[in-house]
Amino acid sequence: MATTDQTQMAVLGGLSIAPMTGYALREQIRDALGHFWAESFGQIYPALTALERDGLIQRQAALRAGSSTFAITPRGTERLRELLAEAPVMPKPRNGVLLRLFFGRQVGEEACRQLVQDTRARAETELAEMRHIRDELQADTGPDAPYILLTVLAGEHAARASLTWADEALGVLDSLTPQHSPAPAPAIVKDHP
Amino acid sequence: MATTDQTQMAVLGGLSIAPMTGYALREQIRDALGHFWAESFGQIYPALTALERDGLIQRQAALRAGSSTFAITPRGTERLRELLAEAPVMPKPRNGVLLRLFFGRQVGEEACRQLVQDTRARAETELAEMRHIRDELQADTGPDAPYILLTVLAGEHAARASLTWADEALGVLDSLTPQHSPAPAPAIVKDHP
DNA sequence: CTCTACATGTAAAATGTTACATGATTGG
DNA sequence: CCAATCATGTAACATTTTACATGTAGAG
Repeated sequence: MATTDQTQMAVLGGLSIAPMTGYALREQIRDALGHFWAESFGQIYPALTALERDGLIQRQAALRAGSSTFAITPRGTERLRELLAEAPVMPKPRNGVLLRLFFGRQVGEEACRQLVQDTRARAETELAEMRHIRDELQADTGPDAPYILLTVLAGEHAARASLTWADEALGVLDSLTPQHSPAPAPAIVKDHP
Repeated sequence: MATTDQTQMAVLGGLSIAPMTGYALREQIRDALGHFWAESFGQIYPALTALERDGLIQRQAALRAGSSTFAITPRGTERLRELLAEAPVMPKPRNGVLLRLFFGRQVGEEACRQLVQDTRARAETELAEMRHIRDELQADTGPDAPYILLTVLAGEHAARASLTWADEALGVLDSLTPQHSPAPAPAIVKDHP
């Protein structure tokens, strides 16, 4: 088994929505699942080969020379449901920003501030994207739309949390060196509800 | 180079707080960084060997036969600061829960509800843990405490976001099949502030 | 005709997990 | 003494990324 269950699940899932080429599949995964999932060509093509060998997908007529469209088979749909029913695998966390902040004293307050501000900016972009996707999703009355909405909402909540955390974190960093503040720094947080 | 920069950063960081054995280091990483970082023995021991070879850490007198304590050297501290100053590496996202929800129609509303509820329960546990750690941290007046606080706050915000998302998601799932609800289901969300 | 986007695939290297083998020390 | 915990390390396996090689089709 050269490919993992996880990759097979994403590939079968993608093909369950519509038949497409490996190239298109990767684009779909990037665009539709990109906020919480990623697969590279190096995983997708071997997975397609393995799935075809096992009869879970079928290669259809080429749209153009040298390319082929894959479609999920009934057995593939069955397999997809099995995979989806398995317990979700959580990858080990590896948050480079938080690791750097944990040892932040080594690099100083200013470097930490920069790190937090970068994170804040990314969260803002992400939040805007999520809202945009949600707006588009309103128009979608297909049966998948409510399920997709769940994942978009998750992205929105995560981005908002990242944003408010960043603001709070900047407050903590400010209170570290009050002499830098133009005015007496405000209290640290107003958090726990 | 059998070990990565990322692992070296965590190992040097741990030893920058106090000299310890590889075993203790792994426990420290699990307990202190566990919410956002993980290293296995299979990474830690080779990293220790490599760092010692490069003179970034030193093996000290054994506390007991067969064990040795490692301490960071001045050059090791220098290296740690270099590593911390590098741009943070974000691992590719792989959220098994969201992947399953995206294709949720394949497994049905009830399975999705279960998935969301499990996530909610985990978030609740996580939130309680974070609050506990924060309380303990109040007593810590050391120079690292404010930086560590930043990482705990991040965990708190993430857990809270996960919690509120889960509640909202359950609402969406309820509204999917109103005939199941004992009373007319409420509106979908009250989210975007 | 030439550039860009579409398309497929492989090989090597990097990365990370797991299970195993081995032994010391301590508390009951 | 015996079990649990402390402690070190390796080897095999699994996973993933990256770079490369190759070619088609359409737009300007």
